[in-house]
Amino acid sequence: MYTIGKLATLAGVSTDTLRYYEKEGLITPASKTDAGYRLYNDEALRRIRFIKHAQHCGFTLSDIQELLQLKHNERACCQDVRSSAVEKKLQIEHQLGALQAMSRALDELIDPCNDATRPIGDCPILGALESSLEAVHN
Amino acid sequence: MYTIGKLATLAGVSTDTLRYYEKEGLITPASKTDAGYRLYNDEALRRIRFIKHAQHCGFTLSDIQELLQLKHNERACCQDVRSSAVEKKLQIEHQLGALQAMSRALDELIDPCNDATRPIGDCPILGALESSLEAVHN
DNA sequence: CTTGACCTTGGTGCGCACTCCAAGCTTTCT
DNA sequence: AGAAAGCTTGGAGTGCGCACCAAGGTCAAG
Repeated sequence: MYTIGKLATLAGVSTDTLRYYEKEGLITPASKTDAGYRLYNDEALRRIRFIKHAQHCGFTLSDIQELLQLKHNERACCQDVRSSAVEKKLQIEHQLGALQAMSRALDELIDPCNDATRPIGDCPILGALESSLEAVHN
Repeated sequence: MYTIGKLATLAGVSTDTLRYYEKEGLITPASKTDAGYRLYNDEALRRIRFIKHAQHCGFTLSDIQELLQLKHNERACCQDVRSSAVEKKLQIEHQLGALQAMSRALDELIDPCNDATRPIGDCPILGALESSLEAVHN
């Protein structure tokens, strides 16, 4: 059994984070001492690993809570988990598209700026930002 | 000269947004009526277009303020603007990399899940999230 | 002259995932 | 025994870009 500080060290997170996860319903101490200290077991450690891995996949804590609930729901099936992952993948692809559009827009600003010594009044970047973007899209 | 509502309609933003931009130092009314009403001219309209275009390129309002300051700084040169754009591009590429990593991690979760009717206890996605991610990276 | 649309300031709230702080116990070390 | 380290709860703050609200003053149309 670990106190919150030990668990935090083992898991590589802060004690504040662990208390926050508890408030969000993601982890629960296995028991408490008479003084009210939280005591955790290895299950908590596995939970935190689960949370961190899921975060690396782009899941929010709210998503993760749903995943954990599925895990303990007898009526849930693998399909439910898969759907959640597929939906997240779509969200990520959407964000990727937005960022790629930004990247392209930036390229179109940067590329024409070939003479960096130009005075600020002639800056093609500022000029492009002031004029309509329609020129870019047409 | 436009009142704030007119300008908001013309520019396609809310009056709240315009007041917020003013608080952030991005736009200023050309004058005010005796009653304290803000009055804007076409320069404000250009400013808002500038802001929106820059936002589409991924610049934050804080970045945009710096760009606008450069524009009115005699000693600034085009190089300063270009540097800002290049730096932003690097940031975007960084975020793109993070999202692509997530996308790949999700693929590695989804692909092995070929039998969606499996009970929740056998779910390979939940299993993968619980175990170490090192297996994925090695 | 009234009604309704518009404007003002100043404030709060949101989503997300924490971080930091204060005041006061408890446990551990020496 | 006393100091240092650790734990508790509760609440506030962060960044970003707004949205929304209330109470009240102002302006244009009928």
